Amino acid sequence: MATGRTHRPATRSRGIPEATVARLPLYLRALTALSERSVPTVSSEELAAAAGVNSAKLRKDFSYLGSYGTRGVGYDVEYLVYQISRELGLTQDWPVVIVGIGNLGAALANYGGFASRGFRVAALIDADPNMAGTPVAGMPVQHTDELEKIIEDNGVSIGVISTPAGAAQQVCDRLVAAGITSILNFAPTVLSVPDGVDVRKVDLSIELQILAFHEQRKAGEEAGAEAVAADAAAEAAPTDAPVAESAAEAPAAPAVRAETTDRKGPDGDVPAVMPA
Amino acid sequence: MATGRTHRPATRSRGIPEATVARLPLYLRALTALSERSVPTVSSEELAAAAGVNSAKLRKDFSYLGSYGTRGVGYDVEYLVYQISRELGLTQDWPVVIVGIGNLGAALANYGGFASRGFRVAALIDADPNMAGTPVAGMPVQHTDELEKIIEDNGVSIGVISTPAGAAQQVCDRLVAAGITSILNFAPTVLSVPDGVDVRKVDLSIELQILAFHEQRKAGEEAGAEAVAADAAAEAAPTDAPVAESAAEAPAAPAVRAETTDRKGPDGDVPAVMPA
DNA sequence: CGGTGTGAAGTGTTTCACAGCT
DNA sequence: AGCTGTGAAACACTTCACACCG
Repeated sequence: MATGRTHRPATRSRGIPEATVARLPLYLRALTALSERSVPTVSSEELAAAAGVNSAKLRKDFSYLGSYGTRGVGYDVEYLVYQISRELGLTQDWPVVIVGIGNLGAALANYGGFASRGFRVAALIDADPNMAGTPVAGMPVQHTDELEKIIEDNGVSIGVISTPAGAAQQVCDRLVAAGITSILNFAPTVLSVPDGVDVRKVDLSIELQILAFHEQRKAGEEAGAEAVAADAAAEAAPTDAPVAESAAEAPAAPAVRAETTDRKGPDGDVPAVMPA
Repeated sequence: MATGRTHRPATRSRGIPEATVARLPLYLRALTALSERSVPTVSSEELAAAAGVNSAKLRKDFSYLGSYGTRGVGYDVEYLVYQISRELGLTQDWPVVIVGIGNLGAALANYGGFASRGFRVAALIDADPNMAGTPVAGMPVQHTDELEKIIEDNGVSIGVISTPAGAAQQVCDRLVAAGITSILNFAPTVLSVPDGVDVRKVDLSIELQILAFHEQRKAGEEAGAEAVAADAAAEAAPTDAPVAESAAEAPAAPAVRAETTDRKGPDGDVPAVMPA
């Protein structure tokens, strides 16, 4: 999942678990689809299947919102759509600004899923003076200089950062100073923000790395190869085994360390920078 | 966080908790930055700050990988970079295909963070025949017809789906049939895949909805307005209150339901479709 | 009956706090 | 003296299983 951080520590939002909140949009999407097909009611079983979760979890999730179902029947689709929308705050209109209009920023600006759920792109902002005025998704890109004014004039409280990593913290600081209290960060950096500001992070390369981890495990599972050897070595050291080893066929000799480990080879790397 | 699903149910990959795996890329990025600045060692405290987590968590995470630190000193940066890379499977090269070269697909193709960490974009694939041959990120787009051949020829096991929602399941089926076992899905749909195939989902609009939820809570917290009223109403119906109500200033009359709730207004909506 | 709503049990994750190594 | 590594406690989330109700 895209990883979140910096939510308010304690004070969990009036009883609804964070994990549940993260699933509400999923239910909402499934319900909207049913609603379009004019399905009047769904059982937890059916809806759970459509949302890709199990039904007990779904029922428990809904129980935090109230008793919105009918025993023996199921849930009224339209009614639930409304209740979840309200709970998520989607019955009101949220203006958002997107800062950093590179490939990704443009993709976001064009993304239909925003406009369709109570989010309105109030402005596209970029630091490149040459982009100013260029229309993206039918909207002129504005220069960073205008940032504070735009936010104030439109009462924006949610900002999306899709700048290169190097610019992200600086942009973030300006957004926060201008009054933004929720940030969706696509730049591969850890943002530091004052208390009271929410940051959620979406990191494309992290997701791939997690997949690679599992992929590697699959490969080593039945095929008899290096991966298996590594597994076995690690297995043999359950708790407090001698420090190094389990490094299997590592390039550096078992106990060496403190240099070598040549990896980093293929290219120059760097903490990765976003499109532009 | 981008949301994950469909990991293998039990059989958690040889002891390393999923939550830990999800943080390893974060540590890796912080370590890479230190490595570039030629910092030789870090304490858990420093590294944790750089990665945006707390130090106890970081130490516990590392303890699942083995004892790679030195008491009284800290961790050797290069050595840790290597160990984490190896654990994540990044010491090998992972060819990936990106299917759906719209705005988002193009952003992904251009994203430096992939190439820099063991991922190699093997092909860009799109269903639009007019795109075939067009270079994106210095690489010609290929037609969907070639999908199976490309995957086989390159031994690709990871696929990225950035097509519109409507096409995603179909593309997914073909990828899986062609031998792909890990999928990163950007389309706003639940994909169903056979056992043994991993799917991770990144959903832009879901992240915004989660932010909106918290944003709404903040607004209702001290300011005395409609948000507060809604909260109070909900509060008054702790467990088994009469079905409808707590709808506060809802558009539909309290007990009505089964239609109305006009929301869905602003635009035509629809389960949202990706850029293109 | 059929399906929701929910205590209670189970599982996973985070945090604490300190023993033990360098 | 300082910092890691880790049991144990606290907390969060999921799953079970069944009472209850329409």
